[in-house]
Amino acid sequence: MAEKIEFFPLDATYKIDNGKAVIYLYGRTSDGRQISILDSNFEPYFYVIPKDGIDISEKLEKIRIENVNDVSFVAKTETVIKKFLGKEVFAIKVYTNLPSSVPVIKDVIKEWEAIESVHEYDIPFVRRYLIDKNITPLILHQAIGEFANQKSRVAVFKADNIEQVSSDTLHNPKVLAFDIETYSPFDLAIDAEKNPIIMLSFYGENFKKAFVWKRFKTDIDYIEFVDSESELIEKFKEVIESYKPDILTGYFSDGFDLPYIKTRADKYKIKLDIGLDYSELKVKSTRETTVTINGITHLDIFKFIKKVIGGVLETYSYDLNAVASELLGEKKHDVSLADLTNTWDNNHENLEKFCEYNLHDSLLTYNLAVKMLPTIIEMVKIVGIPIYDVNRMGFSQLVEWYIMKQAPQFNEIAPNKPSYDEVQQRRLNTYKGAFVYEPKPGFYKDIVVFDFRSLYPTILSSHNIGTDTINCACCEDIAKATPGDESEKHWFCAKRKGFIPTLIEDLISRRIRIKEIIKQENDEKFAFLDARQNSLKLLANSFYGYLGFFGARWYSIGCARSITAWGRFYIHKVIDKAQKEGFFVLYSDTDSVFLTLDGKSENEAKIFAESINSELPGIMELEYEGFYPSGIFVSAKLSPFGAKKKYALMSQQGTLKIKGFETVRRNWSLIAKDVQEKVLEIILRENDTKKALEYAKNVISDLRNKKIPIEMVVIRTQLQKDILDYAAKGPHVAVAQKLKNKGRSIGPGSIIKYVVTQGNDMIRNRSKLPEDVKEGEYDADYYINNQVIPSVERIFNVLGYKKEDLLEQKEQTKLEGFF
DNA sequence: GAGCATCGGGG
DNA sequence: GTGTACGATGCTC
Repeated sequence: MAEKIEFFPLDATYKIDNGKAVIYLYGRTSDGRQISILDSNFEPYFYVIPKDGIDISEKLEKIRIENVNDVSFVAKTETVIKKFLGKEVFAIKVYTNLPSSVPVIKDVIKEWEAIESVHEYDIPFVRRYLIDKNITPLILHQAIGEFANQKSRVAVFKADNIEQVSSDTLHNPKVLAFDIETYSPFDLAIDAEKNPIIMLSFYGENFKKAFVWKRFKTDIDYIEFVDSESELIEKFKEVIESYKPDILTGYFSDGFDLPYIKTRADKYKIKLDIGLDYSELKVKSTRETTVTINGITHLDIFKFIKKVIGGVLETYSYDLNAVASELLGEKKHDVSLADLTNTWDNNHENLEKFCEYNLHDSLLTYNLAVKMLPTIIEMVKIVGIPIYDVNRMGFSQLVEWYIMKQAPQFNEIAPNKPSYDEVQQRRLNTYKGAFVYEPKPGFYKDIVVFDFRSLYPTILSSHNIGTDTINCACCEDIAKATPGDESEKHWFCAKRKGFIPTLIEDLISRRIRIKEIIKQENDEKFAFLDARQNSLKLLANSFYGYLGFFGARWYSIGCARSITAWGRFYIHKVIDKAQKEGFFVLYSDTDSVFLTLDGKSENEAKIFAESINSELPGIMELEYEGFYPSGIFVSAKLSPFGAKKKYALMSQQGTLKIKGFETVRRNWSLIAKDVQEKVLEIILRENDTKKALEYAKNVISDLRNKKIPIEMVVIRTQLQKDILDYAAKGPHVAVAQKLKNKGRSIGPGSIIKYVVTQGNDMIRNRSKLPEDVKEGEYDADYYINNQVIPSVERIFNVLGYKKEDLLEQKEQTKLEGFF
């Protein structure tokens, strides 16, 4: 007897059962229970485009490849009329017995004489399924079928049919955040093989817990003692099993916490079988490690923040403290982690504050996840891919999968990913980027700022720029060519709308509709509507970069070039007109123009914008961004995918906005890190640039006068391979050799500490072990010019100071002697 | 200036 | 998993 259930899909995987692929969807039912839905009605396939439209189905159907353990064969074929880059093609849809047979068979046939090309052979089976069955994660679906008896932590339902039934969305998945602390001597590399996990904490809604395996006196009720590391790991499993989260989240948990837990669990032969199908947590280690749990979405919130919203954050670092400060207005607890090892060994009655610290990190992670969830959820709904994948995708991937999801509805076959050689070729294709009108560095008053609203997306749409409209045969004579001095001319079809322009127009108009609704909505709905319009904007803005990205399926250098060419054309138009009308143009970058009023009124500036708008095509629009009483400008740096802004504006409220400088890395000396931190603090908190400059100058003069202790000038670098394997010998390699000569065991992973001392030789020959360096022997000039100055130079540049201002010797006279 | 090496996040 | 990896920066040669 068939039953109906309603559920929100969260994640999906597939397994082979009796020689057939079965999709497992995991999610929540509409009444809040976890469930897994099985669907065995989907077959793997790919496309073949034969030469000259000759049907080779019969030949394809005979393919059968037998290996030791398995067999790959073509199950059936269908002939179809599809489109490829806008052109109609005759294609054969080749079904195989298993998903894994697709690449095997594709490799066999790709060189066949009768085949023009092979397509869509590398689409992960689950994604293919979600696209073809039109299943969007997190949206309410109905399944028809029956419950099955199968080993699982949750109910299992075998579906004959699954369909979306409404636009209801799972807005409040159950989130559980966690964090570990490990035993780690602070001047050695983190080593999961050697050092145990000593603390573990969880934070969820109405739930907090901190586990630790040494006892001490405490009144804190969320602290729970266990007796060993292995018991701690068992607690990790127990909490997850009983809390039943939809989402398990950590901060850099892909790269640290979960791989660490896995390594330790392996040591004790503990199975981390927390998957809803009792499968083990899986660590996949390639360039970027990822960790998967069947049925539980593992969200590494650090990765999402860095990849997707990093661009709009002010922070110069993505560590938890900086990110939580900016997004939540809350910091990490101020305890010294370097002290934890010692406290653990010798002082364990004082561990309480570390447990609080540990729990607080889970809390911050939880709050970050909850804060980001609306944006993540909307991105998932737009792109049509589960949270787990969206979490790990960059913008080009998000755009690509958005296009992939739409392609079947336009009957389009996807182009293939470029081969290695093709990528190398494409990397050489550079093109002119945005126009930048360099400002004269300095201080200005009465600034007004104009912005083209979504410049590149609106150009793409208004000029019908796409892979299927570029240089069409039908419009060569009538279409208007791209302006500028391009080596090659491009035009775009004037008769029919392109595939990509249609997609982007859809994104833009959906966003406009939502912004209209937001104006009338209450606060409750505001949060996710705002997240939605923001996700739409992020995605639309990424199309231009995608078209010029060397790894893109729908790569088109001509489209990318045309977009920037039109961008330069329009911004020039604004600049020329502004100058004609008597405004002073002080700075322009990509899509924005900064003018000074030069005696004119703010209203005249607004009227100017209106006159520009009356001449713009399609949905293009110049917006009046705002008025600033004062500001400082520095030159902007260009990159192929857009310009990096570098300026500071003082708003009418007196707040300072600094953009475009980066910070020092871990392998810098403490003095360099220290001075940057202090300078930023003084500028941002006290708004006192003179004081910041004085501070930096004091540090420089202390360096000159050899007042800085050796430990402040130690540089630490990790050895990546054996000393002999280095072709280029950096200072740390030279010092590592010295250590080895002293009989120390040095190898890959060792952290090499060194100090650069005075002399004229190459840096590596002047690099010594800190223990061999006498007080004051360090090379003051090196630390001033290569460490301190670079770490603060950009900051001061933005504020109008020069390197020389920093190097200027301090005046001798101070009146303090008189008092 | 090309080419190689390292970092990030986490403790 | 029918896949795949980045982008910026410093030092040597």
